[in-house]
Amino acid sequence: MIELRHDVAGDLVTVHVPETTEDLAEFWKWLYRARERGPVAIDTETTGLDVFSPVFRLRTVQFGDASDAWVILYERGGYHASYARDALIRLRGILIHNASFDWLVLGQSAGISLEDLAPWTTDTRILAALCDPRQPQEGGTGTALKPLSAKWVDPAAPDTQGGLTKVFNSLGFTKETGWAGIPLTNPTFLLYAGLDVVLTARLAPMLRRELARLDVRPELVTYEHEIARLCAVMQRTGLLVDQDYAAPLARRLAEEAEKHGAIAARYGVTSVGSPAQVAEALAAMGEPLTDRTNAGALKVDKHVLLPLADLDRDWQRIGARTPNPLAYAVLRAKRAAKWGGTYAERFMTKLSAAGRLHATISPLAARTGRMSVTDGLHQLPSSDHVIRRAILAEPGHVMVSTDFQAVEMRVLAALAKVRRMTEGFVNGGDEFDIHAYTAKLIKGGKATPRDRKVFKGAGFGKVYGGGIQTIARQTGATEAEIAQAVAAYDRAFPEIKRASSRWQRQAYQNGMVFISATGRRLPLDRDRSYAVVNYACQSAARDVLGQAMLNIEAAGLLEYCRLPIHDELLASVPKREAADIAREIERCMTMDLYGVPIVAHAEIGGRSWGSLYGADY
DNA sequence: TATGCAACA
DNA sequence: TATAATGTTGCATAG
Repeated sequence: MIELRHDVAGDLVTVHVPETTEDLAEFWKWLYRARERGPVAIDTETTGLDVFSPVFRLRTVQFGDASDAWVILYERGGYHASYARDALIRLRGILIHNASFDWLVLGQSAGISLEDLAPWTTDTRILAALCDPRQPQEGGTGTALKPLSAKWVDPAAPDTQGGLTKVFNSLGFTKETGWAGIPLTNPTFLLYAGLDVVLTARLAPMLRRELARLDVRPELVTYEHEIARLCAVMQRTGLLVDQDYAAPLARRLAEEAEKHGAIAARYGVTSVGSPAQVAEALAAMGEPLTDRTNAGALKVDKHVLLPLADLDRDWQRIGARTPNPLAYAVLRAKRAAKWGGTYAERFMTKLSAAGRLHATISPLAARTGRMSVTDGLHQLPSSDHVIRRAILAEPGHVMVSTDFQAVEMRVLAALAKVRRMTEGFVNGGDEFDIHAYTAKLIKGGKATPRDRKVFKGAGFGKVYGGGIQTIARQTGATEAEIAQAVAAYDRAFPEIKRASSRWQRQAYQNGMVFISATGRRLPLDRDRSYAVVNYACQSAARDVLGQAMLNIEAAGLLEYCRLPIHDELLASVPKREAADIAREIERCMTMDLYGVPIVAHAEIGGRSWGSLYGADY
């Protein structure tokens, strides 16, 4: 038995590493006593984060409580692996920091499914996010184990990740290669592996107490664990990538980026990714640049370059001037590099052995509770089908995308009790257009499509908390026109302003934290308290999506789900049953929110995701 | 690491 | 009283 000791909050804790079967028997004895006393914290160390890659391996499984940690050398196989597995399936109270990862690891590498583990799991990261959802950059503690431990357990809690990076470097590994390369019995590796479970075990009761002190509803905690499980199931399923399409696409886009990069070089721009170079060269060509970034540099983003290239927002010729060839080359080179590098190329490099992409779905990522997804799957270009064309439904399946209809406007109507908006949603039926309704409400029968556009801008302005200037910029209308429209909007829906003031006042009285309809804590920035309207809407929309996901599981349709995208659920469904399943998904996403109907519309595509964006396959 | 940019809801 | 655009992931560059 290897035994290591370390001070945690003034207590000497022991990290035990069984080597012989006698040692493993000791572990077993400890485990039986520990699980009588309460939940047991677990964690895994692996060769990397790419759980579904062919080279991924599980190295250790750790178990622990507040005073002892046991690092089981799973990689040794034999008794080590079977003791770890037997222990895992016997636990009826499990603490994990960021459970999704370990659920998937143990499912993939130890044959213990997340369905076995999830019912017994408390995720300390979820508890932390419900106490304070802000990232460190936003003034919060964040949800990483190290800063949380420093705050709640021991200010001197070791930085196990950072500490290991140093050890990796000293052994000739990098931060990336170290996890796979470090010898299994390296003492620092084992110590830190063990300390992580001790810290998790100590963190849990502190966060529980804090949640109780803050009066966070226990139902919300349960709900978030359910959502985390559903997201993990979708992550485990992954998405099929059309490799025969994506690989040549990545090459073609790389060539295109190179070609336009070479043209830019003729004008002295050796790196199109350097805004300073682009600005200097454009100025030398006599183009007057005026927009500035927050830091004061000249802006050369898409909004600046498109007009210089005589292109509108959809990259169509305007015919107002001679296109600047450098602006055009920079636009083309950057778009091709972005689409090729961030999407097509990345799809290929992140593939599992089965040719699938398992993007990490973080169920509680944003401070509003919104989810986030890695590998760009929330950000694929929607103006063109070329990238989404690379993502496929299963063989014999078609893609079905089901969107909530104007969910943030509906949520706003429901939360702020906006009478006339609610009436519109209630009486409007399935194809109801809130922005056309608003235009007609204000302008009467002579409302034009342009009026609709202006009031749509005003509506988004309300949901986002935007001002006249921004709405004008976004819609392309004049500030005077927008000022008038916003004033009319406020007269038509006076409840919104009143709700905003009320919510801000409530937040002030609660230490600058607004409590959402579901009991979620939404901290406000003191100088941007107006953002409360957006936070309330965004977070309620997230909870509506979460409820829809629970409904979908209850209806037995979870296996078809692939990806949540804020107000949309992407699914792969058998072609023959597509119409029926699509209708069922719509039904699961349809609900009532304080008297406002939340409705969804399913679109049935072809084999690829791109087929829902105009691709013919 | 900070900044700028580009992609989305 | 008037006023404030929200939330992400990921890449390249520059120091």
